[in-house]
Amino acid sequence: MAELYALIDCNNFYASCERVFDPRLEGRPIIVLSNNDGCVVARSNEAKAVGVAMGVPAFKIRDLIEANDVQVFSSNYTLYGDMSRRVMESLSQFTPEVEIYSIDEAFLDVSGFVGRDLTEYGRTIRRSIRQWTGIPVSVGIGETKTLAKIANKTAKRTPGSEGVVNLAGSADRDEILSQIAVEDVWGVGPGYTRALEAKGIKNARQLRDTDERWIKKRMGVVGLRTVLELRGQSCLPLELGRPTRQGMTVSRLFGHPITDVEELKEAVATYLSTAGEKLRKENLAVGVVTIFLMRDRFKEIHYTQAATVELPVATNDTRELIRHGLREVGSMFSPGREYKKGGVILSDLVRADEVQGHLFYEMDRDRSRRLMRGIDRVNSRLGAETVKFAAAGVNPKWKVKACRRSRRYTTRWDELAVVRA
DNA sequence: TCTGGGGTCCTAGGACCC
DNA sequence: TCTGGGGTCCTAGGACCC
Repeated sequence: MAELYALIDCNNFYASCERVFDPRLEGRPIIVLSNNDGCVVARSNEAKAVGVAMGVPAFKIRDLIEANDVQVFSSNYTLYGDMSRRVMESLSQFTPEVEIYSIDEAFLDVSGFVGRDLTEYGRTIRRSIRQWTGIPVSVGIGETKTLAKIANKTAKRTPGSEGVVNLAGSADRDEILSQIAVEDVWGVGPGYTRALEAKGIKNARQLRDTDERWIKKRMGVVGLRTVLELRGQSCLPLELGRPTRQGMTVSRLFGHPITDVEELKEAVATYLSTAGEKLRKENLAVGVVTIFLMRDRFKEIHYTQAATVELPVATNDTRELIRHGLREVGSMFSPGREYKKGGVILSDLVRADEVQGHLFYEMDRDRSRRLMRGIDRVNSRLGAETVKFAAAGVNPKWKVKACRRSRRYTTRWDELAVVRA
């Protein structure tokens, strides 16, 4: 049976989430900023229209914001995560074959719908998601994931498409591929774009028709897969069920540069607490912990330091993570230096219930498990950080900036939307 | 003053083994 | 004079994704 994929992609997801709970934002330019209110990570169509570029630092577009009355939001990942869950649950009403690809995208296997009017089916999905969650989505359909991606992009930029494009068996296929710049093809980043353009390959159609051997040599098997996918040969199957993760990172820019070792330790202890919570939520334990500290990367050449600890026994106990992590912070810190960012990388993850014990390592595993579970329960009921470790500091000064965060409408009782009738 | 965060996969090269 | 040919594992770096 011929394969067919549909890619459902939320339009301007973060900006759309903000709009769901504040209808006054309808029709107005909105942008959402990254952590620490640094760069633009999402824009409504109106914001794109007035010339806000993706990824620009907020301070560089102050005038643009002012002149166009752009509504600015700090990112509110609690809200976006919950809205994402609602969209994905809604999609699973249509078919169980759903691969959640990212916070705002999902691939559906629609091979079984051959013969039906897929464009019409796409419109039904689109209407339903809008009605059930308030989020506008676009739908792209093709014989491979890469083609579905292109169809989706085409749907977004073609007003007449009503948000759905089906490339499978489309007579306009070559024309549509010619309209997609090579850098917009899924799997082609800045590095490959440079190489391809130097060879005169500028759009998806030309890339599709490029000699396989050249591609293999220049872009490896990954590039080759992309080309085959453009030709309609599916190389990337739907991935159902989440793969076991390889590692975990928690890192943040500090709200201001840190020069004091105690503050630095508080920050790292906080990141370790977050990491511990994530580990326990996924029933994982960690064997290797890396702590890294960064100074100003725009001013210094050697701006990063890192230290790695191998734990005697894999753990997810926040106390242990903090104890090992802070020792490394202490030995890396040099007085007089300004630190701008820090983080923790956990690798060698194993399932928590399959941890290999250590003969000479005395620690009451059961007691640890009960304590951590207690802390997690309190925090999930009464709000994050209701119970926290003293090492993480009380009311820390280094916390990230988020001056314009909207309410966490769907996950906090004290931040519900208010409706006046 | 102000520049995000969290991932995955592939490749090349070296060490080591038989 | 001569000095194989695989495997495997690890690591660093580079490419990409959202």
